[in-house]
Amino acid sequence: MTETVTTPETGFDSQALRNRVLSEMPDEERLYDLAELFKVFGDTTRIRILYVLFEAEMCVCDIAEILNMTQSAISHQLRVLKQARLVRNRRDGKQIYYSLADDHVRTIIGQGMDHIEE
Amino acid sequence: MTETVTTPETGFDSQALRNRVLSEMPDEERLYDLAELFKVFGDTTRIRILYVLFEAEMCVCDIAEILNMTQSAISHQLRVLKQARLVRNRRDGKQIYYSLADDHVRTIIGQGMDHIEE
DNA sequence: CAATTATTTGAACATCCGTTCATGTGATAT
DNA sequence: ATATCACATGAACGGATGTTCAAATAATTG
Repeated sequence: MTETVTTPETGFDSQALRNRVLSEMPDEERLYDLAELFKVFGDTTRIRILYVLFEAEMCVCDIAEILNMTQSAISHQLRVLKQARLVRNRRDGKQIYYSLADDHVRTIIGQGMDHIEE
Repeated sequence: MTETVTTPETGFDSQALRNRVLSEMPDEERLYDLAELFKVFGDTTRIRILYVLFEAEMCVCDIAEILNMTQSAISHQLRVLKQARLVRNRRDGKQIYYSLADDHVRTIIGQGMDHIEE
């Protein structure tokens, strides 16, 4: 029933290794949340929006105009970014201004850039 | 035709801001590659595989058994991870051993974890 | 050689995702 | 209140994605 894990590293059965792997594995909920977070970064439109917000707080229509996309499309994606707590917003009259939520965004995108450029 | 970008920050039209945003924006190819990289992290199976490889180099059948999934499913995902240059492999007889390609993987996943845990 | 084990591959299937379009909501101004 | 502007939302469409299944490749063993 329980098969052995055979690594050349040890040379003999290592149920211990398998246990260590499983004990270091985050629980189901964290794995799900982590994957959901990275999914948010996995779209060029959302990354573009984040790059815009790197420079300045901005309202939806300005982002849409800069990226040459419809307000609706931008609004849909801002909702995704907000749910992932990557951006915040505040209302000022008719307009709603979006900005980066924290610096994890820059760090994560920066690390990603490092990887693809090496 | 060219609308003005209206930020409260400046108080007046800022074509300069728009130009700065667009000049800081990575080119199309990098944006695409970056999004593709994060897509790879955006799946619990692939993240699970990476966590397994955090502990030790391992062959396909062992990963499959530890994660309780079919070899085929794992193999398909390993191919995605390899294309993204997140894992390497080497053959040893019938088995093919996979390992992490570099430390960007740990850093990126670590930053993601930091974000969801705050 | 044939048989077995480890892995890869391609097609098929269901599901998920991003944009568009139409509509709804909220704030301002006349 | 009516009109307009800024934004959000829901349905719908096409395209991408992960797993399964069956079949192919590759290396070892008898």
